[in-house]
Amino acid sequence: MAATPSPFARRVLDAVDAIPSGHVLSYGDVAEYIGAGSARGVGAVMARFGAEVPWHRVVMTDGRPAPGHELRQLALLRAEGVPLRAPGDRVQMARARWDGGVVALRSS
DNA sequence: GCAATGACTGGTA
DNA sequence: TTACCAGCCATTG
Repeated sequence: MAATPSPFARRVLDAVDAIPSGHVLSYGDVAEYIGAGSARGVGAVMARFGAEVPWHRVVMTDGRPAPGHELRQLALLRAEGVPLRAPGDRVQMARARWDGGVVALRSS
């Protein structure tokens, strides 16, 4: 079993686990969703305890997957039905971004 | 308790 | 579009 995640880590894991299939969230959005820490902090937690949650639903603010897991993450996102851009190296944040915590501005 | 590391972000070239 | 730099934060040794 993995080491006991800190209160902050637990919060991050809970937020990532709350992301519905077919949607993604950026590291900075997760930090904002939990109202604590920052993208760096979320990334640090994901790197240690990300295996306990659907980490593949967390991408860069640019819609780019995490370094070292690009293929793995893209494959999982594609399987979830996430709108991808190009043959499959980037995610359409404008369409895949989850609006469950941050009421994004729906320009429509 | 301090220093180093890293799955981050925004700005500039 | 890609590449590089400085700032920010949590975890580990």
